[in-house]
Amino acid sequence: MVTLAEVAQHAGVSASTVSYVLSGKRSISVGTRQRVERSIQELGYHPNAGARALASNRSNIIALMVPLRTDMYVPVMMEIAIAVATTARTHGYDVLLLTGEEGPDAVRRVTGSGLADAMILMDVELDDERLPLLRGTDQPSVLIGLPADTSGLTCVDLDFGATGALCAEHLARFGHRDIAVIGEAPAVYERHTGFAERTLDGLRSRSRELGLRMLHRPCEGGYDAMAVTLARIFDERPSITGFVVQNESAVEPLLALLRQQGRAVPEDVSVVAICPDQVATQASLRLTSVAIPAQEMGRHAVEQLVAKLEGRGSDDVVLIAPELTIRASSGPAPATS
Amino acid sequence: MVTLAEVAQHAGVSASTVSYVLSGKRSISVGTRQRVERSIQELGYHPNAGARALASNRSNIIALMVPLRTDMYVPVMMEIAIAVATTARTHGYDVLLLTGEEGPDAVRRVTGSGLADAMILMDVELDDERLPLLRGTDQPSVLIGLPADTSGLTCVDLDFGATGALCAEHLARFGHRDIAVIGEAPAVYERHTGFAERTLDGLRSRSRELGLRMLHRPCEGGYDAMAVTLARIFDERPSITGFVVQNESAVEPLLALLRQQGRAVPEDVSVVAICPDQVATQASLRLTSVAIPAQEMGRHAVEQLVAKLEGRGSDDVVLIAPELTIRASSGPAPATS
DNA sequence: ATGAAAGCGCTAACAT
DNA sequence: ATGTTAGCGCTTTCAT
Repeated sequence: MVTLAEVAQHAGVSASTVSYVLSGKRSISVGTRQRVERSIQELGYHPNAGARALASNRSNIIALMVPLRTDMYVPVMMEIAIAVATTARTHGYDVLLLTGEEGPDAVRRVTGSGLADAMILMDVELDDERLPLLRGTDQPSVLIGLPADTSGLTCVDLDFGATGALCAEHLARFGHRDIAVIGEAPAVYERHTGFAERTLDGLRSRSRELGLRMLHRPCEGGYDAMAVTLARIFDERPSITGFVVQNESAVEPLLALLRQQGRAVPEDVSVVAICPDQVATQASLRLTSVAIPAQEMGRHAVEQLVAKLEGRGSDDVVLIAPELTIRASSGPAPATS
Repeated sequence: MVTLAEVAQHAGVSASTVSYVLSGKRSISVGTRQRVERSIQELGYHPNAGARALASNRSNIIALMVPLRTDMYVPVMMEIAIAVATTARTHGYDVLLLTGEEGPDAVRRVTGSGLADAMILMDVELDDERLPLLRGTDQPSVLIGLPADTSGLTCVDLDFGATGALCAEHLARFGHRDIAVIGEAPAVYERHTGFAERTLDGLRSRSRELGLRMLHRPCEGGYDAMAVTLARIFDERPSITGFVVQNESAVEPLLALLRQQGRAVPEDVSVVAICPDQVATQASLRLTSVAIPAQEMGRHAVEQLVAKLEGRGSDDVVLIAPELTIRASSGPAPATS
């Protein structure tokens, strides 16, 4: 293993000079710098991570805690994780992958050992048990998702309230007066992850303002559950002409069932989905949708964190503005019979 | 920050004693051990990762390199990653998440800096440019996937050859004589990831042995591509009664199209999928399938790696035996008209 | 069964 | 603009 000292000797300078060439924290004459850089090249030197961490008290590692459960929005999580990893690299950080499994202990372990300089938590619950720990430490952190109490925390999330409002507006603008919201599985609401409720709030209040009638039904994914839910919806409100779906695994079943019932999309019924663009564009019908901006969320989270690590941070809630893309699944409400 | 020295002082022993209590590399009297453990508890001590890595020359970190492209088998990748992370933890290791983006440089960086003790590479290509580096270093590594030349490497993968054979056998046993294989997107074959070809080889050779006629067509995901492909297949071989699908995003379109054409599954046509169980059980029809054992692959990879790290390793190729689960999408071939 | 002490490779004062 | 040096917190000989 090549050490700093060996590079220094090879270049005919002192160890600290090599260190300063690497860190740029001191001005170095051009000649010296070049000789050092050449030696680094020739010897194939890589700074030892452990030694660096010990001496500088910084590991240049960001911990990313992903939920253990892989039942929801998996591609989104993966996309966020990858965005976090690539963005972190552009700032000189590596990413440590922690699963939710260890729970709060993982936070203690990572914080206490100096393994990571900072952490990003995904899938934060409204009253997450890890939050007190985060507040109690001076280790910077960013949450992806919004807990009930955000005081003293930095959070990044899609503005789900605005997302709901946007969906209602879109359908209202097309003349729909009566809409149904197909939500996440009941378990998601019970888990109090927050985003589902916030979407609903946005939908409700804007619907009220626009004079829309709205019905909400949670729904497990899959065909059978969707069939039951849909039947109930049309039973209760035959006049419904617009759907908002916030459940990846209900999207395709919904489309199939509508087709099967002879309801044409978008002529008879309009559908707006809240899902990743990939799902919206690969469905059997190109869906009008509000995208879940996974990459952007990951990127923002890292950038907030790096800002904090460099002392220019702020305790802030960053809500990403939703964007609705009109595709083939929504159109004017049918003329009232 | 609490240090080893502080714990030692608090417990009234020397630093080395505390270290040995922690590592268990020396026998300690019960009394001393208890006092030390108590001090550790009371002070909330966590060993400093950097110092430990520097002194012991081991970071207790495993690097996991995931492919950057998120277009294929994303949930599988995520599941593998999570299985790797949780299994690693049970052996005392943490996981560093690297994206394929950095390419071979990442291997150099991690190896050179001692950031990780070992690495796992996912989505290995037949002639992967990272392989020479791995062979040239003494850092243990395990590949998930099978390159063309496995000499000197440890690999873990599903036995895709046997998987193909199993699918052919299953359909033959049900009396099918004429089958079609709907494969991955052409790009996957061009990328030479290997698994697709190996599946095909297994299908072909067992089909020959069993007297099955077989047709293979690569297929992009989505409805439109599937519609074109399916039409061509039935044009060329109207007598086909069995399908093998190895493309997550073609599964649902295939089922929808068959339904639409009035071909009942499994009465008229049987379908066998090669996909994660989750996909097979959540499709519009519960699919007979060979599972992609993501968790098992992740777990195996880590266990191979840990074995190597502890000096009881072997340069081996571990092929996981495929398992076919019969569900509702396959049955006896229809009587010949 | 326990202690003392020498590093591990680097950073960052403190010098000049 | 560069060199000298004292740690960072731990592991691990070498002693006893």
